[in-house]
Amino acid sequence: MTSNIIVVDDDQDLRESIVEVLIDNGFRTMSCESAEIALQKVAIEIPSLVIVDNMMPGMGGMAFIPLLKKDYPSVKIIMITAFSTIDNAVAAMKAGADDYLPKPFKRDELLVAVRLNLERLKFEQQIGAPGMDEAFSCLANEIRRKILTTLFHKKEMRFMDITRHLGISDHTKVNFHLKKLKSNTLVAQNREKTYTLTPQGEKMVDYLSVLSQRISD
Amino acid sequence: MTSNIIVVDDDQDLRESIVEVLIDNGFRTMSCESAEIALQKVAIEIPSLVIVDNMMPGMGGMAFIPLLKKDYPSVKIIMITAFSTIDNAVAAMKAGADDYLPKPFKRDELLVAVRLNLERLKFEQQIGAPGMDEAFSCLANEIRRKILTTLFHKKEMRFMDITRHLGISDHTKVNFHLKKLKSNTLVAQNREKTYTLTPQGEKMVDYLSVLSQRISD
DNA sequence: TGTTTTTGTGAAACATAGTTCACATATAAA
DNA sequence: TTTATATGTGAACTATGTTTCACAAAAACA
Repeated sequence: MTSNIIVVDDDQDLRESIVEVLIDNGFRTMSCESAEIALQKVAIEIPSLVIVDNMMPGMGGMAFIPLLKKDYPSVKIIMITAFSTIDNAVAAMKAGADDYLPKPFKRDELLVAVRLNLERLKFEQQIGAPGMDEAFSCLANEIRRKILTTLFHKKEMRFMDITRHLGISDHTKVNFHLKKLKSNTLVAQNREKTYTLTPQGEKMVDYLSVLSQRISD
Repeated sequence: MTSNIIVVDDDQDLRESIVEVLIDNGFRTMSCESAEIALQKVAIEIPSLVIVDNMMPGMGGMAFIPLLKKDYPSVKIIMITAFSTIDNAVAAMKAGADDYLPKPFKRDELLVAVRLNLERLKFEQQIGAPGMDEAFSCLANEIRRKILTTLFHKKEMRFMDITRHLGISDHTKVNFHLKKLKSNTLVAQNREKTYTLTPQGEKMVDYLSVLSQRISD
């Protein structure tokens, strides 16, 4: 899924020069001259980023942003304003813009803002991915974390050895958590019934060590 | 809590030279000449690491280890064996030793093994700490992760703005998760009712970015 | 002022996670 | 073979997390 950018500006010269810069830098880009048309276009293909001028005939950027965010809350919005005042910036952010570009701006300022906001989008999409739920809830249990670290040091262990190593009397409890780890493919069971970390499991322990080092700073 | 090491060996010369090396390197160290006495000593103060010779009059290391691990599963054990054979090493690890030091060993080999196993202990204690439970279970929910990342980018937001930004219709749902984030002190509420990340919350987003970058490699 | 929006609480319903127990099969040891 | 240990399953129970709904005080707005 490549990023798709829409430029909304009634000033044809500015609009075309922005599009040119973006396309030259490899961004898939469309444009239109009013907020009304933009709303129709986004319905056809949801963009990753919208660059919109504040001052336009008809619906201005300030009115456009809430409408857009309402239906597509993840879309990033950069607002272009005629003059750089604090009031302008505050108003833009308040309306729901993610970034703010006062005219006149340089080619590089545009590119920096575009790249930054696409990065943020990607980050938020990764974090928001439901796949992360499983990963975190799997780590949200002391016994499972201990099993992971234990298997990390002793490459290969039998069921009762793990149980005893953790000092847990009820082996079915350990079994329960081992099953979870297995179903999340962090731990696997060999032909000979011994348990080992999967490659993903090893990665998890690696993340854990990063986290615990950072948390205990 | 400084690390405490117990050296268990019937050979007085070897025992005292090990203790000397350890103390010279700043480790708090005790020693005794039999497994039986060692079991009494650990009951008084639980050590971080036990260095035990395999061949001793009375109870040998192989019998000693399961007894020790049963009551103190977290204690790290380095076993010293007379001859370096694969069978010896396998037997030691099978008995529950965490590391294996064949005689004769050099001063540096001893120190490397000691440091490595104390590092592992520290790591496992950090991972096993119940405090990590809260952190992970707090992250084990998509809405809470999204709130964190949202607040990370927009420094300060009001309640309904967060709700709308996430595209969630029922505001009480967002309220529920905000409360969890507040009680975990990842998010705080200003005088003016706006929500912001706490320093800990910022750290969390930082960990999240580390994790998501690594997971999506 | 009355009206709407914002911000919030608490109960009920529902969902998921975790523990414990009773039991069963397989494997190893005596 | 008998006995013990290792490994595992499923049901009942408990705890915790999440959603939904009805309602309400506070703040902003008209």
